Amino acid sequence: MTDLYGNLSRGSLAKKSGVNSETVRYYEKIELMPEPMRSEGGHRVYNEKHVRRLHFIRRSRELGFSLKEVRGLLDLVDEENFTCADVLERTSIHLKDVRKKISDLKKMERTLHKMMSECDGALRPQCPIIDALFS
Amino acid sequence: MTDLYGNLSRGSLAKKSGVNSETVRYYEKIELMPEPMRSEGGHRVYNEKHVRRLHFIRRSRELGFSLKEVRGLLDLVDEENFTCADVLERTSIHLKDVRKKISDLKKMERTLHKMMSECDGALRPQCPIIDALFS
DNA sequence: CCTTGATCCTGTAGTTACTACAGGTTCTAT
DNA sequence: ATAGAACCTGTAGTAACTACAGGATCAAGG
Repeated sequence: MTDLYGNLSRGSLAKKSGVNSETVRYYEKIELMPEPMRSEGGHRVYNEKHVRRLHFIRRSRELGFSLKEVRGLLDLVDEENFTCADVLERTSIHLKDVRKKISDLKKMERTLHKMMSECDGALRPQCPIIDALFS
Repeated sequence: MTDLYGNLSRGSLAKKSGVNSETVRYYEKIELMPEPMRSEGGHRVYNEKHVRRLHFIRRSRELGFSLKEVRGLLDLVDEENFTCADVLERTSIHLKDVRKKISDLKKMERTLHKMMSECDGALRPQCPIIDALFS
């Protein structure tokens, strides 16, 4: 549904923003997305503002921000009294988080790789990987 | 509780294996850990076998294996008819997974870093990071 | 105008891997 | 004997969705 005024159904909004349509409903429930207008029959009717906001959420999620963080960012934007410094700080905290995750995963990677290199993949029930996990 | 036969209470087992004591109960519920003996009063009584198994689980979790994967590995071990090749394959699948996560996070890291470098952290409500998230 | 199939509505349950109670019992040490 | 730590059970909460069931509405074709 996309009429000449640019009104969108939930499905259309979802598709346009690259988000699952059930997720749209979920974001409304947790008050991340505002309640939209309704059609006579009770169907949600969205507009370009919703598209913009939902897109923002998707992009933020793709960059690893939690919904709580996204909410924080959106609050800043909504209140219109934010500064670049605010945003920079939040982003920098998140980046630190991402880097921590990378380093944790790299540690796992190294260990797994090492364990694998000690295993010859033979067909007997004695495996250095299992041994390593037990010790 | 650690008597002269090496019997352990849930708390002692937890401490010895580096796992939260509630988690021990959880693992039992999902049948990752076997039901232990009970004392007269109904308290769980563990032994060295439990310590070994729980330790295996913890190590596997630290290496990023899901509980489902851990269950798979433990099944192999329990059945005693596994081969090194089995284990190697599972580990290699998991390693691939870990590497995918790393590369996803690195992508996030680059984007976040780039966005931040375009933001001067000024004290005005106009931020290239926010702009980037909206576009 | 009528029908049909797609989409929508609501509320709820399931997913992962735990963690944290509440309200009561047992254990251990003094 | 008693105090307080640790245990018992079952249940609810966390994050971020996703997937129904059972019914209503919408849009398009005839």
